[in-house]
Amino acid sequence: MGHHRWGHGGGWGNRKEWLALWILLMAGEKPTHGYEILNRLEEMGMVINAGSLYRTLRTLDVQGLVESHWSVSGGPARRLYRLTPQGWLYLRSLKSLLQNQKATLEKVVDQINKLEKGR
Amino acid sequence: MGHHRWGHGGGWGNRKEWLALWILLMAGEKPTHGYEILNRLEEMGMVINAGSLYRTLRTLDVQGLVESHWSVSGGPARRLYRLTPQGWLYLRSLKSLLQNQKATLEKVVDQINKLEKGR
DNA sequence: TAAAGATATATGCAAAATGAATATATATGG
DNA sequence: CCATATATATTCATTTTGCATATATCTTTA
Repeated sequence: MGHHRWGHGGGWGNRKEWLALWILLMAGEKPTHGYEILNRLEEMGMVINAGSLYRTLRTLDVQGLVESHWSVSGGPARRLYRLTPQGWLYLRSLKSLLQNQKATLEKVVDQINKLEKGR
Repeated sequence: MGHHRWGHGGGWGNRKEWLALWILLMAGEKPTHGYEILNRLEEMGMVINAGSLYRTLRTLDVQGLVESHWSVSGGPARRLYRLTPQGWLYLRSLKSLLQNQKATLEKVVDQINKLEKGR
């Protein structure tokens, strides 16, 4: 491992942060609501918790990364979320973080391989 | 985002798991102890919590991924940790997981770029 | 028409994870 | 002798997480 620079070392990326990221990506595509996000994430094979999802949505709204309004056109009312300019900025700022994380993962895998060889 | 397969969606990589990974990598290089790991991580620019580090070390020991013995050669006693065969297996098994995570990060960054373009 | 099921959001609570502070103990340098 | 560096560990409050539950509307079906 020597004098490598491992970056922030996995400082980003707990469940909450990942969930927020998926939400923001979907809301950035088009206005959407909790139940739809839930289903899309499940289709992607993710096991997520409805309670956590709705809580995270409310938090992102309060933080101003998304904005919401009620939509009452047939069926139970939905809260439609769209990405705000702040949300776009957040996504933009996240990119370098995610790329660092990617580079870190790369180095970690290399390091495992190196260690296995030298064993 | 369409019908992409995003994998586990950030299922790996909470703080504890990252910390465990750094520990296992260092213990795989050579037997080492908590305080040394702490310093090496700090040199790498990581902000880590001593309490969490020592707790994680004990946990990994109990789980059998590392094994430890006291070293009392001058100065306060150190608990020296080395990677066990189980620990090596764990690192090996992690590789595919980390590569998936890497691919996921790649796709997320691409998706952000795509959304920004289409805005 | 009554019941069941899908749609939709939200809250309550217990358990687990995390961070900050503190406790304990040994050696070294001034 | 005192401060500092070395070294490990525990305690406690806060945060995060998952599971269960509550509420309400619309659609299907028996």
